[in-house]
Amino acid sequence: MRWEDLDREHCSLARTLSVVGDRWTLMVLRECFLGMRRFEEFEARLGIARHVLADRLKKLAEAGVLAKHAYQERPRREEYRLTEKGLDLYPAILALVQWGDRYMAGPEGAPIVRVHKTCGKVMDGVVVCSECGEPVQARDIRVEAGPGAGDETLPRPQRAG
Amino acid sequence: MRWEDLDREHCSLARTLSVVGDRWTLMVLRECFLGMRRFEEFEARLGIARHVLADRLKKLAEAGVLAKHAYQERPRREEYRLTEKGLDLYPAILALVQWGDRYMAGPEGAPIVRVHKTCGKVMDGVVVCSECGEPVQARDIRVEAGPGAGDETLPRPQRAG
DNA sequence: GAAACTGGGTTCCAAAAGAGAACCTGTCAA
DNA sequence: TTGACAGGTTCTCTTTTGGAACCCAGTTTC
Repeated sequence: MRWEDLDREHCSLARTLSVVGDRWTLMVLRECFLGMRRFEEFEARLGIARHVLADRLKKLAEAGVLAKHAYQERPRREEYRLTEKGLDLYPAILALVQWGDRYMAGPEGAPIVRVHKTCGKVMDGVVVCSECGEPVQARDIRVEAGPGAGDETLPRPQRAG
Repeated sequence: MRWEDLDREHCSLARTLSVVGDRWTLMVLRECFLGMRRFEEFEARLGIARHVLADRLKKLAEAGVLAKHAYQERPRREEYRLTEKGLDLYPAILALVQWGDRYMAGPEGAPIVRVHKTCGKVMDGVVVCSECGEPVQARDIRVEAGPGAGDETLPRPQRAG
């Protein structure tokens, strides 16, 4: 299977990964969430090869995750900003970062902490059920075929959730 | 920068991606969360090249995300199961899947829905603040240097959150 | 008791993606 | 007119994939 075929897959994860399922893409998005917007900033902070960066930014813009905004004419200069669609990737980035904080950080702890502007406290994101509001873990979930399900979407007997 | 260097980066996302930041790895994990455990199952459902699958399973096992369990002796057969560390990746996978459901699904809707065993309803995961319990979005967050911060961790002025 | 099958791999080659460095294009300032 | 700056593109070389074939131990089938 090739990566261009992924967005035709019958699976939301595959479709998502066809847009952001690339290490550099996720690193670029991290920088966006830290406020970076310009080619130079991404390059300097990530140490990414320039043509790879150009390619990722272009793809993210085509996917509607980032949008180009001119911040200067003559010479025209553009920066990349997260769209609403891009901002909605925050839970995914946050979950990955928190997993890293927990399992991959050194003895000194997390390099960055997040402050919730609303309540002013250093916080973690907690995933709760949209219906009952209780915290959710992998074992609390059972999957079922949804409206867009195909034949091969689900396994036959389910051994785990 | 090479990928082997990523886990020495001063960033939890980079460290996380050094383990799971690969398209196939995330697809394998999705299958794990759907209950798949065996080499053959992964191969059949993903259409991944066998040596790439072998490599990913080995790396996930080395990272402690999956553990090998013998389910039969003579001939010895082993399957791969999520560890606690692996199960803790669920919020990340869930967030990516939900983003795909929202932005990448066809007109017929999501292929899979999730039922919360505790309350019995079809649910979505919602990220809330660990301190005040309010739902959290990207704009509600400000980052600060944490205990493990280095010089280059944060940008100078912060333009966005 | 030879042939085929099963599960879980490894090996080989060609194609694609990545790293690193050099080069290009407007515009302005010295 | 030389250089700097921002944002790319082009080049070559190495690494990683995709795809298919092969291996191996034990087991069933003919």
